[in-house]
Amino acid sequence: MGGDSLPILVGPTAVGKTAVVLALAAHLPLEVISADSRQVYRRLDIGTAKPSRRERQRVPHHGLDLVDPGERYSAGRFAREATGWIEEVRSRGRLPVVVGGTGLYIRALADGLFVEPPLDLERRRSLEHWISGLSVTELVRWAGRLDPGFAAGGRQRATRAIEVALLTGHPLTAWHERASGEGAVVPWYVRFTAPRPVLHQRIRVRSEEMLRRGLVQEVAAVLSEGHPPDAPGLDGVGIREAVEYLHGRRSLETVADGLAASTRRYAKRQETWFRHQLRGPVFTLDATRPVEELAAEIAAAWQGGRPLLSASL
RNA sequence: GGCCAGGUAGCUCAGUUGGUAGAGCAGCGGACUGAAAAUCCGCGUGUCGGCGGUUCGAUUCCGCCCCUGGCCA
Repeated sequence: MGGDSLPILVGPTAVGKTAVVLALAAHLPLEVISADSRQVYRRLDIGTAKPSRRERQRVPHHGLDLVDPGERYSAGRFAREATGWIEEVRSRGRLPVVVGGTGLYIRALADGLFVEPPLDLERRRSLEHWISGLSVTELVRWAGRLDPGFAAGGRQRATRAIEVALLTGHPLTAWHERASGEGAVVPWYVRFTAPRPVLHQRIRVRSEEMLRRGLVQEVAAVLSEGHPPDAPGLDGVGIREAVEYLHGRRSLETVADGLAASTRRYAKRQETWFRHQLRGPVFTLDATRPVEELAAEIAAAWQGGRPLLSASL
């Protein structure tokens, strides 16, 4: 079972995960398993900060460009597919390294989700239609009635609680209690963090760069394929702002600031998740240190039996 | 130089008929089981531009000064 262990590199957006992984590839024969809920969308490359073609040539990546912007991906699907990629990489004698910022996807892989029974598509559709006509207040009240354990959340989480309760016959929290809590892999977490001002600075620089490289044009191209503005792939940090601009609801001058601001808020949520939600040994590293140094330290720790330098921070 | 309008939270502003003040945004903390870059919850002390005066008490009224913008010279 210990042989199932693998490194999982996490940290907020723009903290510098990609650079460290590329450096780490000089020490270990690795392939990246991307745990990123937005980089799965094809043709949204700038807006999701995908690694470049060149970077992907140097280090093979799995988990990118899986679906069209109109399709919905999911944490469960990620866990299943990632398990496959991991086995495949191992079968070639190489080391899979999970890298990403989507906490739920990592949890799905490392801790497992409850096993959801197949849901009737027809019933799901009609329920979704019914739900779309209700206010958030009504949804939350309904979710609380169907699932006494339903604690917090707005439209999205209330909707999920209602769907599960109605379509499976059991409340979501009951499923959670019954779940095995076993994931497909044994995680060895490497968590990158950086002082907030540094992170904010990196986000500012990267936001401007994304616009310079044509974020707005990229989003316009995807919209021109006929996707609605609320298509799954378009519901992301920065992309939203571009959509707003393209629909005349925002001026071009405010796109850069809006993009940076929502990225900051996102990075903050990620920091909170990784600070509290990881279950397993966590090796915390200050991402402001030199990339080579970080890579060497991670490689040494991995090869030396992964001392559990579980830090505070 | 004169007149007018302003100077209140990091930003934009509200307000106090005199009892030391609060919204939005930003920021910070937290939650998180198949839409998660989502979806939610919580957090507001700041010489109320400065110095004097009136007053039991001034951010509020009065005077002077400083700064910003506009108009007139």
